[in-house]
Amino acid sequence: MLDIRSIRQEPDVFKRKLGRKGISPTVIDDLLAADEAWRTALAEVERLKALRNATSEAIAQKKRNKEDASEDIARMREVGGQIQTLDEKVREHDAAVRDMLLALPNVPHDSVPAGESEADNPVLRTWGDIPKFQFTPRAHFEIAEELGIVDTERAVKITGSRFVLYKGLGARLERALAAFMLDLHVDKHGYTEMFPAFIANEDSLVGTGNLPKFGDEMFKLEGLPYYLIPTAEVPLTNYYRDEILSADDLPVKFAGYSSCFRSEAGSAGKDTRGLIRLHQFQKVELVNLCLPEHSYAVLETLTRECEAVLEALELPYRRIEICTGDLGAKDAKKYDIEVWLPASNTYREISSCTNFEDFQARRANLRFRRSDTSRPEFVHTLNGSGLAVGRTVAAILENNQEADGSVRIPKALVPYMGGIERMTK
RNA sequence: GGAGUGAUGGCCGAGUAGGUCGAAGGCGCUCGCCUGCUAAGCGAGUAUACGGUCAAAAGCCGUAUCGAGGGUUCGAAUCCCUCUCACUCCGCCA
Repeated sequence: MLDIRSIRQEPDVFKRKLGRKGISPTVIDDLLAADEAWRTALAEVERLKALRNATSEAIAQKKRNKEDASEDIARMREVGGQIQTLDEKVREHDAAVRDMLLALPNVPHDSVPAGESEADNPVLRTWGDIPKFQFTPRAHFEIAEELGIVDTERAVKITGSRFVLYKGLGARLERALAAFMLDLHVDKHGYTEMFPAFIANEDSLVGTGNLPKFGDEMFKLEGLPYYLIPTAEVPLTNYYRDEILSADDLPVKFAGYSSCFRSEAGSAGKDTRGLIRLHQFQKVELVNLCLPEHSYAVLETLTRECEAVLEALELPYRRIEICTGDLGAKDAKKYDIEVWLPASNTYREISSCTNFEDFQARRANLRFRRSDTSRPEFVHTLNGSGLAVGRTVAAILENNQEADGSVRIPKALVPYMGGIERMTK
């Protein structure tokens, strides 16, 4: 959520910045008109309330002195009715302003490159050697099927399409990757490990910006105000919701492993096979809360921490920057990390690292104090996938496949696999 | 699932015949004094949000907030209704 007072002060700045995201300037004009109406009504009703408070005090005084106050009481009865009507109006205007603010996307940072679509996202760096194969590399789902480590058919029987079931060494690989990633972030990068509930309430989802706009991308529990979390970002970012931290508490670095549930995953009709696009996948998520002046440095560090996972697993990747046209609604600046997938001869997103600045913090009322005497300010929030486990499995299967159908386990992962160095039929 | 109790400021905790209660008192915290230093002691201060005023900040004015929402009333922390949450006991359960 953007700051209405800043918008009031510098409407043109917001028009320009939101214009980079394709938002029409009239949206700002409408917002300011609604805001003006709200403030006018508010001033009026507050004036009446001040009158009522003063008169009520006078009534109390008169009653104590055994004087007659019936005239004042009659007058206030009328004022009370006016207040009720005006209060209703204030509420309506306030709701209108809030709805408009909640619907507005974040403003992109000035450093975000302009662009229409994902095709315009610049590549910032690449790492690792793309493997050369003496044979045609096969897709991860074919390898997995042949190794018997993923059972899609029965997952469909048990649940439905867009779900998988890991079996045997596949299940172990999932577990190993999650443990490896968590250990790396906790031991090397200074994160606090978190294991949240996979269900969150509506306030939390509003806090991170998933509601009210993106409710249909999530699974809602029938008859309950609960949703399956689309990412651990939701519980981790909301951990300090409605709290005021001290500056000493910052930065906060949370690493959380969770299943992630996405209802939209089936609609696009692509990646219908394999581990790329599922209604449920597992992910280790990194969440950072920090001082506003540090958030862009933190974004760089955070992105490196996510890339470190791929480097440790010896998987080639590249980092791209998301341009204005491809930037998500909550994002001020975002890097995607894409891992090389040989079978499709392309890089695929395996992590997103984003600085939200105070967009989420304002929604979640997540603040800090620089000193005991200073006023609360909003923290900046960031997160990054470190990493999506299913896509990491896919990347290992495809990049480490051999002609005989076996798959080499990355060295760093061998201890987590009980010493197994290779998966064979 | 059954029965019961409760929800007040950073924390603890007063406050029910409705009226000067944003709310006693204590603790904590901040600043100052005092002391060779620390502790103790003394004094002052110490919520948040929004609106207005101001170039802006401070300040000042106003409104709201005693779990949330609604109601009664000129006036509600105090009365009524609904909801939420927490705790205790019983049952069930990994």
